[in-house]
Formats: sequence, structure tokens, C-alpha cells
Amino acid sequence: MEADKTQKLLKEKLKEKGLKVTHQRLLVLSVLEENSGSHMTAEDIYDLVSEDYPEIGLATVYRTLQLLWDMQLVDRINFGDGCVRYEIGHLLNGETKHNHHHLICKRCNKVMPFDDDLLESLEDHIEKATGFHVLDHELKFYGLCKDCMKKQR
Amino acid sequence: MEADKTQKLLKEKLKEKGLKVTHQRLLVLSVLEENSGSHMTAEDIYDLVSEDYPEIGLATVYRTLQLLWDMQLVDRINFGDGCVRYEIGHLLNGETKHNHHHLICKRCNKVMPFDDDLLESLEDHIEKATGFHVLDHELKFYGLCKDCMKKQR
DNA sequence: CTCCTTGCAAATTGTTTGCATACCT
DNA sequence: AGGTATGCAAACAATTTGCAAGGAG
Repeated sequence: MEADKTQKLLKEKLKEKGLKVTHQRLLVLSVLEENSGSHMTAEDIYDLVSEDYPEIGLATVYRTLQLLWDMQLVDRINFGDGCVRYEIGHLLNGETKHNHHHLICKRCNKVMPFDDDLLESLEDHIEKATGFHVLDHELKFYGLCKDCMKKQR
Repeated sequence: MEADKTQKLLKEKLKEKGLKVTHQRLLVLSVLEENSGSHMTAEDIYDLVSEDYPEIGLATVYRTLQLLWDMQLVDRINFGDGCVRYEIGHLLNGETKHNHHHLICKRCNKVMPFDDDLLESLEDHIEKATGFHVLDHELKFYGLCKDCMKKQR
């Protein structure tokens, strides 16, 4: 149901640019959609798409992710663990803004989401103070999770 | 003057762990200190250290940066351009907290610092709400800088 | 004298590119 | 048909690792 809407949007945007609607592009987007909430690497996505469509190549996944990102259909996140991660775009995600942040444990590397929209007003302030037009933000907190705090020597 | 303090701290931390004080380690830290405010890649640091100490190897720089990061003497930043960047740790930087953020222009890739300590209270809130102990945060705003806004078609 | 550390080169890992073929429109 | 997309393998770039030799405590 939601998925239909997403696909339709992708098809529109492709047509707009004279690009083609292919199996691979639809599949990558749908995997991202089915796993909304997880932070997936290109390899993760490749593995999942491969289940339905084994002949896909990893390079195509990279090219498609780049494309989806250019079209603002997916978000990129980087936890500094050496690979870029993707999730379904916040524009498609129901919410009007991207207001979920990440708590990253320095010891066990667990990543937890955290919701807050405190930053809206800060964005307005930035625009007025610097002339920089904010489109999106990314906020990460590094520290120790509850479990690791307990285990702390 | 400040540099002495930094070196002393490094020496202490090394001794604490039974590790050795080497030229290379001191030099990497001092380059970072001299360039406080810039966001340097391992390669940048390697080039600068090489001027004083040409026999250093790039691998040593990587190993040293890892070490300094473990010891909380330097901060890591990732602008998603394919390489990790480093700057002198906020603990050493005079301030008590790391409250400078980044405005990243999506068009020209310029990076501008932006200071604000609005997040302190948010950190307290997180600790109470989730049990996650926050050590540091990283906040990036993506958008269009003043110049690129003007040039906008 | 013992272990930690280094430099070098080789190995890894994530990602990109070139090219001939296959596929949308 | 005509140009876009794909799969594969080779190319790349940033970072890591193995190892023998050098240096700090």
C-alpha cells in the first residue's frame, strides 16, 4: 500500500529525467522500504535483492543507491565504521522532517534511534544568523549504552 | 605553552598503559595541535609530520591516530567524502565541551563551523530517559550556503 | 635485555569504472 | 532502433596487517 506510492514516485522521477524503470531499481527501493528503520549497507541490500533476483550485480546496487540518493528517495548515514548506510528517505517515511537521531555506543557499537525535534528552532536560528539554508541535519551521540555502563570495570 | 600541557597529558596516558613515548606520537599530536580548527585526514597529517621527520610511515600515522582517539585526545569527524578526519580533542581544546557543529553545503561542499551549546540539556534528557551515558555528540547540517543560494537557478 | 613500536610492502575492504551485452521505451 | 542500464572484472582509494629490524624503559 505504502509501497505502491513509493514505486509510483520513483517511476515518475525516472521518467522526468528520461531514465528507465528497471527491475533492479524497483527491487532495491522495495528492499529499503521493507526494512525501513534499519541502517543497511550496500552489501546488505545486495544480499536481500539477490534472494529474489540472483543475477543482480553489486555495482548495480551501488549505482542505484547513488541514483536514489540524488533523487532524495533515500537517506545516507555514516556511523564511521567504514561503510555508508542507507535507509528509506524521510520524505517517504510519513514524517515531514528527519527528526530521528542516533545513540552510538563506543564500547559495543550498538546503535539506537532517538526521537526529538528540538532542532527545528535551531535551524531557523542558523538561517537567520548565517544565511545558510538548512535542508537536513544529522545528529549522533557517542557514549556508553546502559548495558556497557553496568559492565564498566 | 598549551602544547606542553597536551604533551604532558599524552605522556601520562601512555605511561598509564605501559606504552612508550615516541617521537612519532609526539609529532602527530603536535601537528594536530598546531592546526586546531582544521579537519585533517591521515594523509594531511602524514605530509606535515614528514616535513620534520621524513622517515615516518603512513601506517604509523594511522596507528597513532587510532591510539590518540582511544585515549580521547583527538576527535574523529566524517563528512562522508570517503575519508575520516581528525582534530585536536575537545578535552584539550580549552572548552569543557565539544560544542561546535558543521554546516555542509550540498552544492559546493564547503564546510563551515557553527557554535552552539543548545545540546547540553538534550544530553541530560537522554541520560535520564534511556540510561545511555553521552560522552560526545556530532551535529551536521546539510543544505545550501549563502553563496550557492544566490547562484541558485 | 625485553617488549613495544616502527617502516615497508602486501593484503583488505568498500566503492567506482570500462566495456561489451541486454533491456526499456 | 537507439540510447540507457547491467553484469563482470579490473581499477581505485583509504585503511589495516605481518613481519623483521629498531628503539624506549
